[in-house]
Amino acid sequence: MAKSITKEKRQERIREKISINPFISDEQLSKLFKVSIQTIRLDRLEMGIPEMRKRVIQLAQNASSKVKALNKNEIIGDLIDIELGRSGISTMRTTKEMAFDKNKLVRSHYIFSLADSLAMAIIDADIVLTGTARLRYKHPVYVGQLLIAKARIATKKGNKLLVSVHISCDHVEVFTAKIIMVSLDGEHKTPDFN
Amino acid sequence: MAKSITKEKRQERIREKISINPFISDEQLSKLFKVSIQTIRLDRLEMGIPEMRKRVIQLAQNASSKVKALNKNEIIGDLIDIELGRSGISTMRTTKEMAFDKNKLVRSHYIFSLADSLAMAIIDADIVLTGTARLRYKHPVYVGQLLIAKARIATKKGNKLLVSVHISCDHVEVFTAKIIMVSLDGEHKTPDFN
DNA sequence: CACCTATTAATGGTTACTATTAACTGATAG
DNA sequence: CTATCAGTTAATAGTAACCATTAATAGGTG
Repeated sequence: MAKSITKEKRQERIREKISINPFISDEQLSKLFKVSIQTIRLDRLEMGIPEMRKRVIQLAQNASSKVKALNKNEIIGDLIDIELGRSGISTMRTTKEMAFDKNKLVRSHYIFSLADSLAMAIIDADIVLTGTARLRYKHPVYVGQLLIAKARIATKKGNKLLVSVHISCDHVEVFTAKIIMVSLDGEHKTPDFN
Repeated sequence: MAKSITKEKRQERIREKISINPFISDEQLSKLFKVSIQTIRLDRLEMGIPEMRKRVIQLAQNASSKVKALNKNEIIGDLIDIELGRSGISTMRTTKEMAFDKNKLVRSHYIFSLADSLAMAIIDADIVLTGTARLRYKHPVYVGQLLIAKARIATKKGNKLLVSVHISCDHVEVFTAKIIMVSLDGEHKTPDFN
């Protein structure tokens, strides 16, 4: 059997090739592996890999839906309970996109985002800006963990509101924040930051 | 002229349709606008819009490159100067993806991300975690503005470092932060948060 | 040698086009 | 009233990149 490689190995390598470059056509693959185009097609059939065009369409589709989802994310995390003007609860499942590749530690600004978004969400005003904040990262968060954020408006003074946010994970508090938000309702659109 | 619509208007609407749903074929368009498929093709030709397959390929390609770019973003913003263990400067051009749709105000956590990433970057340690932070948003930031962040390590105490970050935009300070970072070098991998 | 797997070939059909030439239709200008 | 022109449609030929089916062939094994 002086044949270059076995069917099995070829199929493995075809799968690899396609995952790296989904735009490759059967013809290109056939040249690459020095087999006929029919063999490539049989291989794809056996492996249940769709033709190039369909692969590309799939790619484009879930890519565009991802972009939309990203834009939609005005509120980071999922609001699960809200009492407008008082308090709210939201959750977020941490994903590998939020973490450092090497140690799977969720990057701190994603945690802040969850807190900040929730704080904004519970305030009953057209425009809300973050003024100042005190953050406390108490424990590291890893990929895959579910974060639960609870926020409560503590005090109000004019257009300034103090919101306290607590984020926990498996009943352990991993983050707390006190955020002063500035609301800009209707008439005076120029922010007052003093 | 009892004709439904003019050529010009049809072309406008074709352009719209395609931008909303790039996966639409000429045949579907021809049915939608009740003209022949040839007319649609002439229209595309005149407007320089490529055929559906090429549109989809383009979509898939720049979508996949975007995903890669997003993953690459371990450091948010562009590091332009760094003196490891002392200070650093980075910049970030704010984009519409970072802002609220309605008022073009850049969301606060993007600004924090810039500060936090820079603070991490200048610390000379394997693992760096954010401990506590005080943030001060001094002026709102709008889409398209270029932010310049400057960070400096102020004090060191054991594995804790105080980093101060100042972000400005058109020579106006828009944000300041004092961040206490915790470094975990080599031996003791369990974070010490006390 | 018969058999079997893997491979290749052959044929016909599909979608979604490009490119070109030609015919048609309705309105306008001379 | 007819020639002309824009806009539209039709017709034809060709392309890439496939699917689906049947058949032939090549190589190795029991």
